[in-house]
Order: sequence, then structure tokens, then C-alpha cells
Amino acid sequence: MSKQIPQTLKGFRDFLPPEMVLRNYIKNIFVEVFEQFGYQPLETPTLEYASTLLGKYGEDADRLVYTFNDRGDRKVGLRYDLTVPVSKVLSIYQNDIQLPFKQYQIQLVWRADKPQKGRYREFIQCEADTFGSSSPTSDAEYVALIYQILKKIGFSKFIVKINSRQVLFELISKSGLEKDKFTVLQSVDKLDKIGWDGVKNELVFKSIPNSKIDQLFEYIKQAQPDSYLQQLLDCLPSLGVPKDYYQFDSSMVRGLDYYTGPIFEVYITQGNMGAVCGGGRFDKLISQLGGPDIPATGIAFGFDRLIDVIKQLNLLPQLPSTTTKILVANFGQEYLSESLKLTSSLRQQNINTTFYPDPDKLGKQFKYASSMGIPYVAILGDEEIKQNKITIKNMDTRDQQLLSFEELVKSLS
RNA sequence: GUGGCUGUAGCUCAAUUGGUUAGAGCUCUAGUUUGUGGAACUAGCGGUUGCCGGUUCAAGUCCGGUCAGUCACCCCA
Repeated sequence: MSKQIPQTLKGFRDFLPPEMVLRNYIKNIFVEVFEQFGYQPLETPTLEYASTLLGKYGEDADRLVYTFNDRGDRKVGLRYDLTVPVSKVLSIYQNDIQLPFKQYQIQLVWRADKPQKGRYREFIQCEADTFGSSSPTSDAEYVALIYQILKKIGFSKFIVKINSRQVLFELISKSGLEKDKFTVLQSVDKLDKIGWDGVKNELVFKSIPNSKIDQLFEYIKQAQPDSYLQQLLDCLPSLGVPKDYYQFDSSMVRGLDYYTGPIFEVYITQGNMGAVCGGGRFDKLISQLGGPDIPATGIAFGFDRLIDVIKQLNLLPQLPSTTTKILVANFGQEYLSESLKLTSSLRQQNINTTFYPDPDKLGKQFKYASSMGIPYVAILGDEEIKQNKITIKNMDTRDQQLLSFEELVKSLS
């Protein structure tokens, strides 16, 4: 009988320990910087009523929401992003939440999309939102937040594109394209990719009159931030964001329907990954969800895309492949209790310690440590026990020292 | 959701126009070395060629389906 080898589902991935060390390291940077900026942690359920999720993102996106009937025949769905679930929280718990409410979430989201480069069906978003503030300073803080996070991860070249839905709508209506605004904006969004001619061809194909297209292009080229957006931009120098890292881009649109004010999109300028972060102001979403009429703004990072770019650009920080610091070698039954005592004492000193479970040749135990990337091995045999000391071997330099427990702890910390 | 390309050992790849028992390097395991690892040498494990079906005397090779990967579009993080 042949054995069936299981497969991982399309667009889903397994992460082995060395990769998890990197992922956890990056995740910790997010937590650290979010909290530095005064955001509070929040989690929401994986599953929501489908009705909570659907109809919030636009028609195209609704097709990508995973929905199914649960055992109780409820129509449910996996969360598609973190914005709608937190907006739901605002609706339900409005009496328990002090405004302005600043929260962050680092959670999985699911999209039933066809996978390709930088696109998965299960991926992590790192989101931060501010509820209950209509101030441009709240929006401006996100540019500073993005700057700090990407700097801390180690990116040197990236750009935060800034635009405003209001500026865009203004351009559209001045051009007399009000009734086709969504389809027109959709094409304009591709300017970077296909250029002015490409966008023009698409608009002509969509039966937009030539004269209006030219008029629109002219307005886009001349567009300036409105007064709200200007106030936002004026905050950035004080928040310590250098000019090279952001720009006003009147052709940047963003897909989701719920944005109402300033919008952001972030690109790593080396490499060819799509946007690694996006967001903006969505003042109407919470009331749409049946909640109070609260203004809101926020951004979400694509965690997995960042990891991909880090690997692509070889920006990997020098991380050990394990968090284990030391391996206590096993010499067999007669040394077992001493070895276990040492293991336990090291752990109590907050030193990540693993014990080699089966007695084996020392050479094999060294080989195990070095292939796992464990930097030290503790040797506790006859000679050491006689002297009440421990031999510690540095796997990298191959040096060995005979130390007392206190000296050992000191040299490891 | 639409279309293209791909799928042979853990990894990278071989295998004449379909033709014996599908090979190699690296990795891995064991030994040389039962208290000293990354080198060297020796030996070994490892595959119903992603899966299912079809054509054929004969399929890794051709055809169909399916699963997975990848790229473009769509859309997005």
C-alpha cells in the first residue's frame, strides 16, 4: 500500500523554524513601533457573518471573500482585511471605547485570489487605525509610522505615495466624468504601469470622449493638494519624515470603495514588488456598518510581501537560525541528573537551553548543534563534575573553556 | 475569474525521433574517529517520474482531466 503524501493548499504555506525566526523578528518590529506611536493591541475573530464582510469592498473584491455555511447553517466568511472587522468592533462596543481610539492588529486574512508573486490566499496584515479623529495630524502620523517601520526593518529606498480621494473626485467632476468616475479612476490608477498612452487607449476603449480624456490628463498633471492634504503634508517635517520618502501623486487611486479622504500607498523602490502598504481615511465605513458616525483613518502593511522583498533584496538581518543559545550534551545515565540540573539552572537564568535527549557520541552532538545553528555546547562529564565546573565550547570559534556555573552564565549573557 | 509556461530522489538537474532494471552532483545516514562537529575517504538510504485516466506491443516522454508552482491580465497587500 503506497502512502499518500499530503499537499499544502494552493496559496497557503508552511513556515519552517529558520523562516519563523525571521518572521517573528519582523513581527516584533511592528509591535514595537506601533506601541511607540501609542496604538493599542486588538484581535478579532477569524470568522464573521458573511453579511458583515460582503458589500464593503466593492464588487470585485466581494468575489474574493471566502464564504461558506457553518455546521449551524450560518452563512459565514473568513476575514478579508482588518479594517472591516475593527469597524464592526467600533459599532458593537461604542460605549466601551474611548475616542480617539488608536489600535493595531497583526492577523491573518484570507482572499480567494489566484496566487502569484507576492500574492497568497492566506497572509498577514499589520494594520493600525485611528477612530474618532478628523484631524489631518492623525493621517500624517501614518506617514511617520510607515517611515519608522520600514527604516527599522532596514529598507533604505522606499516611497510613500500620497493622494486624496477628494482631490481625485474634484478632477473627475471638473472634467465632466462624474457618472463614469469609478471606471475612469480604475484606468488612471494604471498610469505607472502603462503610461499616459496606455491609459488613454483604455479610456477610449471605454467610450470616454477624447476631449474629456485630454482635459482630465491636463488636470491630473496640474493637480495640487487640497487644503486638508496640505495640512497633512505640513506636519511631516515636524514628525521627522525626510522629503525623499514621500510624494504627492495625483494619479494614485487605490481600489477599495470605502476611502473618503487622503490615501496612501507604499512601494519599495528597489525590486519589483507591488504595494507593500496601503491605506487612507474612511470616514463613512463605520456608520455604513450600522455603527456611529465616527471618522477613521488607517493603514495596513502586507507582512508577507515585506518578507519577500527582504529576501529578494538580501536585506536579511544577521539572525541566528534558532533562538536556542546552548546545547547541554548527554553523556549517559550516570551523568543524567547533573546534566538536567545544569539545563534547568540555565533556563532559570533566562538562557534558551536544549538538552540532547539520547546519549550519543560527542561528535554527533556537536554536529547536531552546528547544523541547528546553536552557538554553544555545554559538556558535563567526569572531569568537569570532579572539579564542579562545566566545559563550554563555542561552536563558531571552536574554543573551549572550563568555567564555573556563574562564569558560564556571565559569558552567555 | 481569463490565458501562457512548468512538475523526474530532500535540493539542482540528466535520460536519442516514445524502446531494457530512470542516472549524477549536493544533502542525508553509517563507518574510519565509543570526550570533540564543518575536511577527506568508504559504504548505504532515498523514486509506482505530482495524481487519475486514455492512446500504444511499449509512456518520464504523446493526449485529456485534476492538484500544485510560476508569469501576464484582472485585482490587490
